[in-house]
Amino acid sequence: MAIIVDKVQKRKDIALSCKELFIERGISGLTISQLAKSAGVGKGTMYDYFKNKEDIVFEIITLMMQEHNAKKEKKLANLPLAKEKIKYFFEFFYSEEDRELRAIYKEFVSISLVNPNDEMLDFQTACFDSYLAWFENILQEGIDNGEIIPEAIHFAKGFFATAEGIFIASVVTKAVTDVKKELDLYIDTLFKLIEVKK
Amino acid sequence: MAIIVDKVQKRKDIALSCKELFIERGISGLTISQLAKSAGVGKGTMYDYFKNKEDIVFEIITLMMQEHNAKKEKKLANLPLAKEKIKYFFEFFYSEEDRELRAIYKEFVSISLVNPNDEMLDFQTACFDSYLAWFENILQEGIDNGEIIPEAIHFAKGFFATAEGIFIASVVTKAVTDVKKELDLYIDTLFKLIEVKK
DNA sequence: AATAAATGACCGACGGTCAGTCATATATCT
DNA sequence: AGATATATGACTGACCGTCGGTCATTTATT
Repeated sequence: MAIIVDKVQKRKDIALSCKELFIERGISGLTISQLAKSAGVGKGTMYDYFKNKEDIVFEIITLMMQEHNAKKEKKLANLPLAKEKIKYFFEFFYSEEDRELRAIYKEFVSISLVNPNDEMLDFQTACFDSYLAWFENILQEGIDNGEIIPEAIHFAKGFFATAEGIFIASVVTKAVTDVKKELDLYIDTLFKLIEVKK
Repeated sequence: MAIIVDKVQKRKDIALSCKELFIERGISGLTISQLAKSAGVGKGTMYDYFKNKEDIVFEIITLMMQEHNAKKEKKLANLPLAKEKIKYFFEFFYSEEDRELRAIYKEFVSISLVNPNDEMLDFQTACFDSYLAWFENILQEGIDNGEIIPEAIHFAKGFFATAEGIFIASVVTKAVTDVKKELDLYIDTLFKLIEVKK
């Protein structure tokens, strides 16, 4: 036969070696040739592993999100209160630690808005469903603990949507400069209403 | 000497004559040459009135939003309850009537996410500030009327962000298919908490 | 020899520019 | 007043450079 490379692994390797460039310059500021050079392969090779430039971003966000979710899930288990868990979840949208992931995420949302690609849609759907399940679990636990009222379960979708909306606003407007402050205000106000009085 | 055209008006005319094409095919499915042909002018002329393709979308969204806001503002005044006003406002995100505006808006958000252009940022900021003021007025009126509790004022930013977040999710995932249902559930649940019991 | 992998020259399409053309308002002359 | 010249903004499409994407060829391995 001939050399057999692990196509899946090589796709990951190439994507990750382009990560920094994407964070620095964004998808529209990069050419396939530059990315290929940065990855140390020929331009044609890029097309053996990716459909197009967007597909590279897709691989990067997939890998980073997997890692990010695993880390979050672990730490979430150690927080006792629903309110704390939700605030911890929202750190994604402003923490220094996740700045690079946000930069890629922003590009990916932009691509998804304009390019209704099935694979990306499925990925976004899986992410959304998974986060929704997290919120439902967090809220249900809080309800079972007697921390918050049963109606609070209906806010599960709203939480993620609100945070995403404020994040988008922080990128496309000058009206939201302190994402943490906005999210904290929102959570604090809402929890005053859904917390069980003791 | 020479003919003097109203540059501002012609910019509007050209942009509007491209509107249908943008709604049908989206920015990435169009070339400047196609747009120029559709507008009945030469390619070079397009660059006399627009910086690039994105700038055409910017002009279209500006014009459509102006009209849309004027219409909304008028009708909002006739609704008595804060809850009704907010639901009416949210119709933008799902009504058949605003489908075309949403299509352009989606393109514009995508552009704004990736292309931090000052003019667009200012426009988005003005929109956001204006909507925020609307929500604050609606809520303040509701508070003054005794319809809702004073703490509700803190949700002003949250309302817009939530609706935007759910809209984005409806575009980039399969997880949100009925935007109206989601928004209604959110508003109804929240209003049960902020409505003054009689 | 057979086969998989890698490559970069090549192609077509597109965004953006610019030298040249056109149309008309104004100035000048008879 | 009418004819003619001229100045200039509006407009154009051929042209250029760049980039995404392809494919014939080369290289590496068994």
